[in-house]
Amino acid sequence: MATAGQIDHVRLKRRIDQCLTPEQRATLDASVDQIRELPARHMLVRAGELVMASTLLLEGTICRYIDDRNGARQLVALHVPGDFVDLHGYPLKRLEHDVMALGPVRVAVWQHETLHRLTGERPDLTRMLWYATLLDAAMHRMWIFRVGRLGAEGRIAHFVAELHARLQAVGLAGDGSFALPLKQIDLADACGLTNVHVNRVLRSLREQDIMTWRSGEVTIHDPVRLRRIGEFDPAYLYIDADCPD
Amino acid sequence: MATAGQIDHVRLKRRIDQCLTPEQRATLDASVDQIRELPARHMLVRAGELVMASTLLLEGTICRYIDDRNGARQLVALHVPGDFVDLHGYPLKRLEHDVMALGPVRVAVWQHETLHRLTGERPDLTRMLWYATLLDAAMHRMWIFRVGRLGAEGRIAHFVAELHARLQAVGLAGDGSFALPLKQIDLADACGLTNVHVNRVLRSLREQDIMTWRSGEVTIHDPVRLRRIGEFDPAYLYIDADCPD
DNA sequence: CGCCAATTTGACGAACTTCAAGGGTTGTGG
DNA sequence: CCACAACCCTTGAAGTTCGTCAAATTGGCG
Repeated sequence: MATAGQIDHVRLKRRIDQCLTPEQRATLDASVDQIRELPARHMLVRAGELVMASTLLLEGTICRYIDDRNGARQLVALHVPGDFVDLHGYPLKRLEHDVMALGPVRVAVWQHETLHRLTGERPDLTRMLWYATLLDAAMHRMWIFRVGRLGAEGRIAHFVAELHARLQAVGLAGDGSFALPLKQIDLADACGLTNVHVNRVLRSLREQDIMTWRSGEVTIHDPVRLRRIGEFDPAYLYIDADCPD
Repeated sequence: MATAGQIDHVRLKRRIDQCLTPEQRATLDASVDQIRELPARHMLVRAGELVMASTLLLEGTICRYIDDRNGARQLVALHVPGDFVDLHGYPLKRLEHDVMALGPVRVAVWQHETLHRLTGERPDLTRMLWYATLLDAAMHRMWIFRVGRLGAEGRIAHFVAELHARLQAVGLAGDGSFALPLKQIDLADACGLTNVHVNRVLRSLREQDIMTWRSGEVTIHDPVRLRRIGEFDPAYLYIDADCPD
């Protein structure tokens, strides 16, 4: 079993840390089974297979996606450091979609039997883990809205605004600029567009001096217009919200 | 407090019943605080407000939605009898979207303090409730796929196939025909389309002898083609899946 | 009947995809 | 260090899908 020290507290600000007491945090950390490094494109979960462990993302980017019959891909979630990944797999046992590392990643791993012991003993921690999965569900809902009701420009603006807010919340983005290691085609897969059209929209946003996207490095020039175009309101991220009891 | 008998066991097949022991089921039923009947268009939850209770839908249809700046609506979930509604509101405390009854509904209500007592005492029931919310999340993910990667015909076919499978699972749909009390505009709001285009697609599906949609009464003439057009695979509904431990 | 909401149809335009080709960047092996 | 390949980004032209606007028709209900 890994020691608590293996989760680097200096660099990692966990998404739900604000909700954990020091004791809860220590208990969670102490129960980590393993720290793993995985290469780019590594598949963490394949649809339909039994999931035996859940992870916390420490470094890198992980995505979840569903492919259609012709191989066109739809991302349904994107995880950044500090996110619990796959906690869904614990109660569900099997997932109906694939989970893949976009670049090289470092993760903390909890075996499900460990989680089962933990949730059997600690109702408070169970509610926190539950809460973490519900944050994902809230993001899912906004993604439905994004692809269902926004045009291409709005979808991209909303996506970038979301990732900016989430990375800021864990200390990985400054005010104007941050790393988002995705290809344009990944952005297209996230927004329900083609890579060709994404490219055109990015050019337009650049020419309007709203934002610049260059090989995974994003610079927001005009956050106000970006949020307006994307109709972005960060409330659904629950970043400064009340915690569960 | 309501008695267990108030939840009509003859007519209601709950979505997660297969996963509950008789004792668990009785415990849940016994802790119901109230049974309520609500009129059509009643708002169960408004975005941003404190949620104090969660419900199980006994009769009727409930939807969740997010409106854009111009009032265009995107449904992000649709609940049928047997679904827990709003369980998300228990750990989250506030929701970021609205929840509304589409027609008149009957619901069982648990106050959050009741749920808190229950989840404090019964890790097994907590995991079941958690599981129920993760079924919602899995549906959310498929809705992202649906609006992100399918054309209008595919979206509608997928939506109808999903509702058919879910209503069948709780005994509310036969093989070919079932009630789905939505207007065409609700279907449009669910699929990220306009009501005009939905109308055209429904006509096309009717003319192809695939399905008929008439004022909330759906008849599926060719389930095989319907599923193929919608690329529908019911695995994500977890209808006969393993239950959490 | 007469009213109101929902559905239906047509014409037109905008948004996005598809297909095709060229240019840039990065990594790799000689 | 250069050459080459693979991948990604960029741009153009043409076609399809879907939205918008407007109007007619249907159906339920007092």
